[in-house]
Amino acid sequence: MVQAMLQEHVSCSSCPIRHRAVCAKCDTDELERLNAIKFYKTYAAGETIAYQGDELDVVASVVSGVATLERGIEDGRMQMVGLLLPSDFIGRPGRTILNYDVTAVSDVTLCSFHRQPFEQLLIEIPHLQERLLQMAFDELDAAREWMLLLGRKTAREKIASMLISVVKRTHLPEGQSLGTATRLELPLSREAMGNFLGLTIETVSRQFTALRKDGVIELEGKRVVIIPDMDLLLAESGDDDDGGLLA
Amino acid sequence: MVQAMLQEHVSCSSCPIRHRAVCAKCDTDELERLNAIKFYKTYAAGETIAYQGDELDVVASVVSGVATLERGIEDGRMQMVGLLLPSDFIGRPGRTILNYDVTAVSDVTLCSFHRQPFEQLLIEIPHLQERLLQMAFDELDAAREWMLLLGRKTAREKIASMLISVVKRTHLPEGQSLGTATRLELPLSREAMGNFLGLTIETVSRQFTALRKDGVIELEGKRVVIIPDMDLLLAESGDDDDGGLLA
DNA sequence: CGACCTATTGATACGTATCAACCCGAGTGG
DNA sequence: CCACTCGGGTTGATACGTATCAATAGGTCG
Repeated sequence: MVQAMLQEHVSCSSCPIRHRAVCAKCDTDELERLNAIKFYKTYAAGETIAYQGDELDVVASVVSGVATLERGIEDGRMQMVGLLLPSDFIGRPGRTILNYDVTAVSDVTLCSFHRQPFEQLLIEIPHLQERLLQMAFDELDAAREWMLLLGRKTAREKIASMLISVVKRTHLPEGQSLGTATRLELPLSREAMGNFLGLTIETVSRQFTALRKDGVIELEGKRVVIIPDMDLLLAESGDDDDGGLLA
Repeated sequence: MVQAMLQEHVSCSSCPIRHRAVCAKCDTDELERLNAIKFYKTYAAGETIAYQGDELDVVASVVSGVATLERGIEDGRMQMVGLLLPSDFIGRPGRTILNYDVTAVSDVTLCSFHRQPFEQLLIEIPHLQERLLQMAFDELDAAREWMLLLGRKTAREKIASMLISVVKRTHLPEGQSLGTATRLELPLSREAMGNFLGLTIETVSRQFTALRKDGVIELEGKRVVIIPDMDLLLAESGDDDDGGLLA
């Protein structure tokens, strides 16, 4: 197990997630108060950040990297219930017991706060609570979209939906890539994708090759996917329009 | 389609959901401000409260009855994504477009607010926003538990989990019924249960008879379930302990 | 009484899980 | 340097669970 490491403070104003994280609505003064209690922590790829059942006395924003929330049952079955990308929030005010494992999928940097002072600021800084409320509702919408996928979509639709979701969350901020081919690096292993989609690793693998054989995607190695025609992929997702945001 | 009806105002202090709804943390003064803008609306069983894609200019608390949130895709597949019992909240601040159908399963009474004045109060009354934040996180936890059910549980486990969840949400407020048999009235039709669990109506039916033949439950008519031994049912749910809350 | 809706039950098809073999690239150690 | 191992991924054969299609039963309402 790799040790968590502490990092030097970084100015909030130059923070890459400044405008999307829980602090997005804060003004300069408010930011300064958050800055006073924040501390960075990094985790290596594969490291477990916290376990199901742990008592957590910190909350945090993901600054860089990818982490997952997974819930498991004794016989080994696992279901991913959250995919955390930069700006996503870990933990919830008011509850200290964690309901799921939090795992660093790539190297991860967290901007952390001890629970008690953070909850104090939540009361004193309405902007902070407003943003957290927005983010909670966004996650709830994503979770519900995900429920539709888990409950009603076929394996092929699940894979297509996941690819679209990754494209939306990683490529949209920049420019639209409609018409032109999209190149995509998957942040997850086949196993993690299986846990994400409620499938086995073998089924995930088979669907990838099926989609490749049908010309919907191309594969470069195991982690890179090229989407020649986005509309083709959309048609495979089971979603009528662009309703699907996922995580 | 039955028409929605308006009801006379009722005092908040005698409201049955006073201490669990979004207003739970409000003091008398704050309650009065909410009271000034609230209005009741009732819907008959089976009536659709709002459709996927609608622009909603109200938010509301469920006062009595049961409603569902369902998301559908064009070919007819439906997935329930929320089960609304008294005190649950409908709508979200900041978004006006509805992502799912809201349907009254039984006769339903809503305590409604127009969006604009409600959002104003949300800013002016921290207690209101704090409670809404709590509720959003609770729903998020429930949605994630539900994702585990949808993605990884067998049909039998799904049925058992659902029954446990209904017991917890309807019987727990009163007294513990451990050891003694629990009698339970299902709020949902077989079809609604199917949409809840990501199953077909036939599979739901078969699992009910299977659980009955195995002595885990008894059936009285189609809507009443008797659970002679709660632990027996728990053992069928796939959850190790009591981790499952669902909606 | 017949029409209709919900639920049950049966026969069968199909999709995904399971079990197993194999491949490949990266470390590791002799 | 090469044999070995190990983890992640692919592919194949088969089993099993749930969906699908179809027929029937019971209840309610006109």
